[in-house]
Amino acid sequence: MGATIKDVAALAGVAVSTASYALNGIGRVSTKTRDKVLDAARQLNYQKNGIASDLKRSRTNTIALLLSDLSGPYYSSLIKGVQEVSLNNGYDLIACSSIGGDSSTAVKFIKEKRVDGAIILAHNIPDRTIMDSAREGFPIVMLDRRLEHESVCYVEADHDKGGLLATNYLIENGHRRIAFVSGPASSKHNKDRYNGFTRAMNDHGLTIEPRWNLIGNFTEEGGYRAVKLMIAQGDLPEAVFFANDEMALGGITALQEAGIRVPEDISVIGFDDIVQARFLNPGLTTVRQPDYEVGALAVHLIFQILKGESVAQHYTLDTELVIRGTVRSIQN
Amino acid sequence: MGATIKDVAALAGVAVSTASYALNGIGRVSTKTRDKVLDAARQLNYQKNGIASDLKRSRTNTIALLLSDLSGPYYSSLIKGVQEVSLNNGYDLIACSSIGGDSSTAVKFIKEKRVDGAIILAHNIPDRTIMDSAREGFPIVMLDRRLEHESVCYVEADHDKGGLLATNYLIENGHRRIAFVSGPASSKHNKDRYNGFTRAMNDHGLTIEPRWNLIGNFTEEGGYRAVKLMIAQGDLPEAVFFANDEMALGGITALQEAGIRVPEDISVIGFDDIVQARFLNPGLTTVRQPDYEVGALAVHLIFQILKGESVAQHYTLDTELVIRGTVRSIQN
DNA sequence: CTGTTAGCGCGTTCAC
DNA sequence: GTGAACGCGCTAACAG
Repeated sequence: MGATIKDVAALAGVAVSTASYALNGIGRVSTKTRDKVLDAARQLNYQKNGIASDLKRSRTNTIALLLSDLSGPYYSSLIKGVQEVSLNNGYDLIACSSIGGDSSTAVKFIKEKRVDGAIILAHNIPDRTIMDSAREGFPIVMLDRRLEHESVCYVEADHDKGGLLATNYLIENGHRRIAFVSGPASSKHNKDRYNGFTRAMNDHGLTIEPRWNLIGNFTEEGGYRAVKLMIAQGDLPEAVFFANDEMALGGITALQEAGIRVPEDISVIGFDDIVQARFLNPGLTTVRQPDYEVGALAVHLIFQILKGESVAQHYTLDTELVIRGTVRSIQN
Repeated sequence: MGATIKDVAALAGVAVSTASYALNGIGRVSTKTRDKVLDAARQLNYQKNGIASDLKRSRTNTIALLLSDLSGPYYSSLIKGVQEVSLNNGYDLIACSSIGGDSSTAVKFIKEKRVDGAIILAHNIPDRTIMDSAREGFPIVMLDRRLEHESVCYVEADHDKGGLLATNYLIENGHRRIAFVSGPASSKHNKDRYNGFTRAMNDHGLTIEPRWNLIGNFTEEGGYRAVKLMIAQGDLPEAVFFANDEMALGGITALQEAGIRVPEDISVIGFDDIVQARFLNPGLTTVRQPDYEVGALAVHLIFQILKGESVAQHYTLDTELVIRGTVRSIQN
C-alpha cells in the first residue's frame, strides 16, 4: 500500500526525476525507460500523491463551487453550466458548503488555497472573508450578491427587468389590482424584483395598495401565511405576484384551502421557475432566470482571470417569462 | 501577498516552528510570544497553505461524496445526512462528480488520496477503480451497489421489501391485474424491487402477465413510452407499479393524454418519493427510502473505519410506504 | 518550560 | 538521464 515515486524509480532502476518525467509523459525519456517505469508503477499499484503534486506546482487544477448547503436548494441548471464549462477546460470541480460560516469547508477551501478559483453562491460567507481571500490571482465570482472589489466580479440575472416582465404580463392580461408578496428585506434580488414591479405599475398609472404589499420571506410557509392574511382582510386583488415560486406554492395552497380557484378567481405569477412549478396543476406561470448561462459565464470568467485576461466586474443576463396556466386573461 | 509562515515568524522575530506552535495553539509557547505571532499573522493577512499542511500530516480531514453528476438528480435528504454527520465529527465534506469515468474528478480524488474517505453514489466508477483505491485505511462506502472487498462496505435500503410493500398495498386495495414497469436490467435496485413484486404476486396466487412487464429504463421518457405501448395493446391492467417515480411521472402523462384517469380508471404506484411526487395532482403514492439515514450511516461508517474499528460489510435499512392519491380501492 | 535546529512529506523541475 | 533544490508547514529532538 502507498507506493511512492521513489519505490517506482527504485524498481525501474532510474532516478526519481526520470520516473516523474516518464509518468507524466514529458519528453526527455527514451521509450524503453518509459516502459520500464510504467511497468514498475503498474506492479506497485502506484498512484501519485495529488497533494504533494499540488504543493509543488502550486496549483490544484480545481475550482470550487461554494454553496450555502449541499443538500439544497437545487441549482440544477446553474451547476450544470458550471460543471460543463469546468470540465471542458480540463479543470476539476468540487462543491462544498458554507454551513458554519467562517469555519466552514467552503471558507477553508478559499482561504487555504485548496483550489484555484471559486464561485460563490453562499450568502453566509461574509464579504470581508471573500475580500481577504481575493488576492491578486485568486479569482472569485459571486452569484448571489454584489461585491465591489478589484479581483471579485459578479454575474446576475436582471431581476428588475424580470419583475417588470411579470407585472407587465399581468397588466396586459387585464389585471389592475395586483398584490406583491415580498421576500426578506435584506435580499437584493427581492428588492430588484419589487422595483420592476413598481416600475410597471407606475408606467401604467396603476396604484400599489399598501395592504397588498405582503411579506413572505421567500419560503413556502411565508407565502401561505401572507395569503391567509390577505384573505382575512377580505377584498381580494385580481392577481398576486409572488417574488419567488416557493412562496407561490404556499400561497396557492392557502387559496385552495379557502376555495378560491386559480386562475379563475385570482391569477398568480411566481419567479424562478423551480422544478415543482411545472408539476402544479395548472402549471405555475413564472419568470425563469438563465441559470445555465449564469453558471457557464461564471466559470468562464474564472478561466479568463486565471489566464491573466481582464474581465468586466459585472455581468447581467436577461430573464424570460414562462407562461403556464396560473394567469388568466380578464375582459374588462 | 501570500505571506507564508516564514514571513510571520520573521516579523514576530521567532523561529518558524514557534510560529507554527503559536498559530496552532499547541502549548510550548508563552502568551506573550503567542500574541506577537498572532499579531504578525494578522498584519500580514497570513493564511496557512492547506495543501502543505495536508501533505505533512498526511491527512486531509475531508471526506468526499462522489456523485455521477453534480447537477442532479437531487439526493437532498441523503446529502443532508452525510453533511450533518461529517460536520458533527469535525470533518469537511466535498462533493464531486464522476463525469468522465476514470479520468473524472471523483476518481482523481480517491486515487490521489486527496481525501480521507469517500462515499460513492456514482454508478460509472468501475468496481476495479474502487478496489484499487480501497487500500488498507482508505475507507469507502458504496451506496449504489454492492461490492465485495474487505475494505469497502455498502449501505442500502431494502428494495426487495419495498417492492413487496408496494405490491401488497395494491393487492389489499383489490387490485389483481398489475403491471410492472422496470428500470434498466443492469440495476440491482430494479431487480430487487421486481423480486419483491413477484413475491407478493405469488404469495397471493396472482399471475404476472408477460405483456404487462414493461421496460422504462428509470427515465420519465421511458415510463411514458412504456405506458403508450401498454395502451396500444388494449386491455389495461387495474394498476401499474413503476419501479421508480420518474417513470411514474412519464407514465401518468401518457395516461392523461389518452384520457385515462388516475386513480379512477387505473391505479399507479411509484418508488423513491422524489420531490415532484407530492406536487402531482393527485399526489403520487410511492415507497420512500430512508435517505437521510442511509447518508448518515454511510459517513458514520467512514469514521468508524478511520478510527480503526471494524464494521460489518453490509447494512440494510427499511423502506416505508407513502400513501397519497394515485391508488384507489376496488370493490370486487 | 521556552525556543531552536533540522529534517520530513512527495513530486516537480532546473541545471548539469 | 541524473542530482538536488524546492514548495510550505509540521514536529521530534535538542539547547538555552
